[in-house]
Amino acid sequence: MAPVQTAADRGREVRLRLLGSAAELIAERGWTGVSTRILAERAGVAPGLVHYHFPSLQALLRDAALGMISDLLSTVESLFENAPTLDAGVHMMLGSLDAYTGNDPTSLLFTETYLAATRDETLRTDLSILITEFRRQLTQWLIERGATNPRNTAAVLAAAIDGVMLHRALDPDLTSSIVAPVLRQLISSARHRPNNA
Amino acid sequence: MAPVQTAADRGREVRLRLLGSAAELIAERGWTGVSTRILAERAGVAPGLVHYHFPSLQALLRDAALGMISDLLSTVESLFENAPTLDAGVHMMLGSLDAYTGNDPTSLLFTETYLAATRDETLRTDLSILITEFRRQLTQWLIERGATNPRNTAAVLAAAIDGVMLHRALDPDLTSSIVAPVLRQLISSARHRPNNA
DNA sequence: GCTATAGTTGGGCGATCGACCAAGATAGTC
DNA sequence: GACTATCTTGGTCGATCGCCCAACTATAGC
Repeated sequence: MAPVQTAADRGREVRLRLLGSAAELIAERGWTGVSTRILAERAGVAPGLVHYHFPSLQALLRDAALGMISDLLSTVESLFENAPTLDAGVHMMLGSLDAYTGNDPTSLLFTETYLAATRDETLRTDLSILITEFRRQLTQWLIERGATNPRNTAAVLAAAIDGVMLHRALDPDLTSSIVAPVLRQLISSARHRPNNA
Repeated sequence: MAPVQTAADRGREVRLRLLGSAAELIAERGWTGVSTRILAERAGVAPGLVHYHFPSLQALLRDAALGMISDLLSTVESLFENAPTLDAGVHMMLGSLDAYTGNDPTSLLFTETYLAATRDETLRTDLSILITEFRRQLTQWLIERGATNPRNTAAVLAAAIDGVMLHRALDPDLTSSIVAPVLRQLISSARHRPNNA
């Protein structure tokens, strides 16, 4: 017999619904454009539940954004970690990014969170930890495949990916088939040339 | 004798003060976090003036953001146009970007406008025109200095610069001394290698 | 059944929002 | 002075904001 849904189960589901709806709305309306009532309506719950399950709207938005970003970064990490060569890694990473048009919830949530972090110290600290860890993994991956200057290349590569996502919102033609060759040259040259910094 | 300030002169000054304050506040509070009253207070004018000089708050924010961006892009264009070589151009461009910490009004305004453009068709159209023109000039500059694959390189370069600005807000150590060598390799390799896409 | 505990409801608090407007102030024209 | 055009003021409108809470429901342990 199916397990009966307890009150605690329903509470957990409400929290998850609120977090998911918050991630959507941050992308749609901007970080400061999400209100408790609109959020509750999207999640299909009563308005009062927002401040029952979370200490504040800001805290809810933080949890929602950091959760999504953490998940996405883990996915991307596992993608390039399975790539045998530098070229294959870039190709795989960028190809997976083509799924994001720049106007999709994920891309926009990413950028909105970056901006919100400049106005929220708690968010800034937590987001820094996630990004630093991602760059560390990317650096390690570059080192294992013989790239020189891996730390700086990883930093610029991570920044370039975010920049491409941002620009793609305005220029949908900025697909991986355009970006990949350029970035591949960046990495390839890092491998073939000695450090020149 | 100094020219007496007419009513029209004062009106012009109020418009400029509102536009300047709007650019500041977009960076400080986010696009959707700027209100008519806060804006009027920052500009030192009565609240009612906002809707006298501009049809709506949105229109005011658009004008302010597009004006600032247009000015900045012109400045950057003139910078790299005077650079004789590819290396010198990247060095000059990135060096000038070090003035922006990523938490400064200009960088944040840029990104905020990108995001707002995904929610405002008028803004999206006008911003696209500015960005397209900038990329066209950058492409032309790359062509004149013998870079291969100049169009795609320009697109990625422009996106990478925005991405670096975004990341720098979280990681102030991401200075031009770190970014420049990596991007210079990108451009240099574009010059030395045949198209491999 | 009784009592904690957890979750939920809907409305209310003071504050702020974008937009609007009647009234007043100022400068230029006749 | 009379008239016009322009700008400015301070306040009001209905709507919405984040947050809070008394009342209510439903489950768990006894």
